[in-house]
Parts: sequence; structure tokens; C-alpha cells
Amino acid sequence: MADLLETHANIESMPELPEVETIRRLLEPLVAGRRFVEVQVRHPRTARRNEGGPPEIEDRLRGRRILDLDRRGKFLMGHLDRDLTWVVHLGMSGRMSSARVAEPEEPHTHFVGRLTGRREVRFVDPRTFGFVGVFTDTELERVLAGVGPDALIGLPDLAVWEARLAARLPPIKALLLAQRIVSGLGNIYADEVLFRARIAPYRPGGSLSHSEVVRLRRSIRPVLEAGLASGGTTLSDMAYLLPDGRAGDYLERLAVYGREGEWCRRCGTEIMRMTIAGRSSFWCPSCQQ
DNA sequence: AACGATCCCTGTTGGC
DNA sequence: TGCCAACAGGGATCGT
Repeated sequence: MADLLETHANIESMPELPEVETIRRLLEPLVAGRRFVEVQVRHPRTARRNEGGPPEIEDRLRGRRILDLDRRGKFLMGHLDRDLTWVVHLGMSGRMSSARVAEPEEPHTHFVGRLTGRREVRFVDPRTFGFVGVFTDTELERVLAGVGPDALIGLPDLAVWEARLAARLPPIKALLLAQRIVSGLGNIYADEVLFRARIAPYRPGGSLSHSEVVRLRRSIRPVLEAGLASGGTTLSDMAYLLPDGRAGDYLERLAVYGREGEWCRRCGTEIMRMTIAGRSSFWCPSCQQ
């Protein structure tokens, strides 16, 4: 199984924190300690966060050694020698893979980084909402400006939550999606967290009571951990590796997301849907007040 | 400053 | 059955 993973480590699913963390864990042992031998950035949009475009990324990465793989929210960060950081954001359709050089490429392969050891890292992103970049420490600060602490390993304490939500008018769902208070929640996990916390997504952030803020904060980690646990099963090529075929079972576990018109698993009420911050939000009008 | 709206992009889906 | 419009979403940016 380890060998199969090495030949084709691949993730398919809406990349939020659990998926990015799964990628990080999978990819790190395959890339840490290796150097980039040759790099191609084939789509200008993929390089848009680097002022110098594709050539800047290629030039900066060539010859650099990957020290480790890190993550903040949905940003995957590879620390390099010479104080550079390799950053990958998957957007909504981005995927990372580690493949042998000879393996055929998928369509929409916008980044290829050949490493020492006849393997290469590939970034596939049909909708190009994601990006790949290489940044100095100063540039990285700008890239991550406004990206809050990581929802899994840097969850702010209660006082910070209270302060950040106080008097805020936007819906709590919008505040969670904005990545500023905490980073890593996307549209799916934000809805799931709010369901677990029993808070309606349209509630103004500042309207949450003390106990609701407590519940919200406490709901984040379990939901992400659950996603992480089944996130491992969304590995597209692990599907046939697992005898019980558990691939993708997280979708079946969702309490509210994508379940408009279906019954709430807790109370049987019909799940509702509305648009918040330009995104579909799903909630149980009975469980979430 | 805060906040809502708009835009980017293509694979998938649903209606006719 | 086939075509095409609508839809999906993260985050930058713009307008109010």
C-alpha cells in the first residue's frame, strides 16, 4: 500500500482544511529532504501570486531543498533552504500528486516540479482558482496577511472569539468563511460546524450569546477531526485499496451540507438552504436557532 | 472601515 | 437524445 501511495498520491474532494492536511501528511515524507531539479509552471494564472510570473517561480525553486511541509488553514507551505517558502493553495479544484517522471500527466497539469529521486510533484487545477508560488519571508507575510490562525492547531481562545465577534453585523457563516478569525473552514465544514454548534448561519456574528460562542468554538475541532478521519478515505486511488470500500463516506456523514429538502438526522425537520456571502448555506431550522 | 457584490474558471447538472 | 444555461466555490478586488 505504501508503494501504491507513492506511485500515485492523489486527492479528490472539495479541499478544505482536512483535505489539505491529508495532502500534507501524505506528501511530506515523499518530498522532505529532496531538491527541485527542474520546474515548470505552465499556466500564468497558477503563478499569479508571484509578481515575476512563472519564470520567477521556476528560477526560485530550481535547486532548492524542501525542508518540511507546513500548513496554515488551506495554505500548504513547503519551507525551503535560502529562506524561501513554496506555497500551494488548491482553490476549489486543485489536486497535488506525486508521480514517477514517466507516468502520463492528467489534463490541466499547471505545475510540475521534478525532484531528486526520479519523482515529481504535480499540481492539477482545472478551474485555476488555486495557485502555486515561491515567496521570500517579506512576500509571504503579505500573502498570509489576513489569514487567521489555523482552525485545527491554532484555535484562538474564547476571549479572542468574543472580541472578534463583538458588534459584528455579518452572518456568522460569512465570518467563518472569511478566514480572518480562524482559517481552514470552507463552505462545507462551516455549515457542519454551525449545525454541531446549533447556531443558524444567518445570525449576525455579534448576536451570539456567550454560551453560543463557547459551543461554536468547541464544535470546530471535532468536525474537522471527523473530516480528517474520513478525509483519508477520499484519496481517489485508495478506494480500491480499502477492502470495505469506504471511499468518500464523509459525504454520507454530512449533517446539513447539500441536504436541502432532506430530513435532519437529529430532529427530522426539513433542511433549508439560503445564500450567504454568495455561497449556499444549509441548516436545520429546528436545531439551529 | 466595514461589508456586500462581482469576478475569475471549467466540469457537471438539470431543464427543455 | 442533445444542447445550453445555470451552478458550484476561495479569495481578490471593487464600489458603496
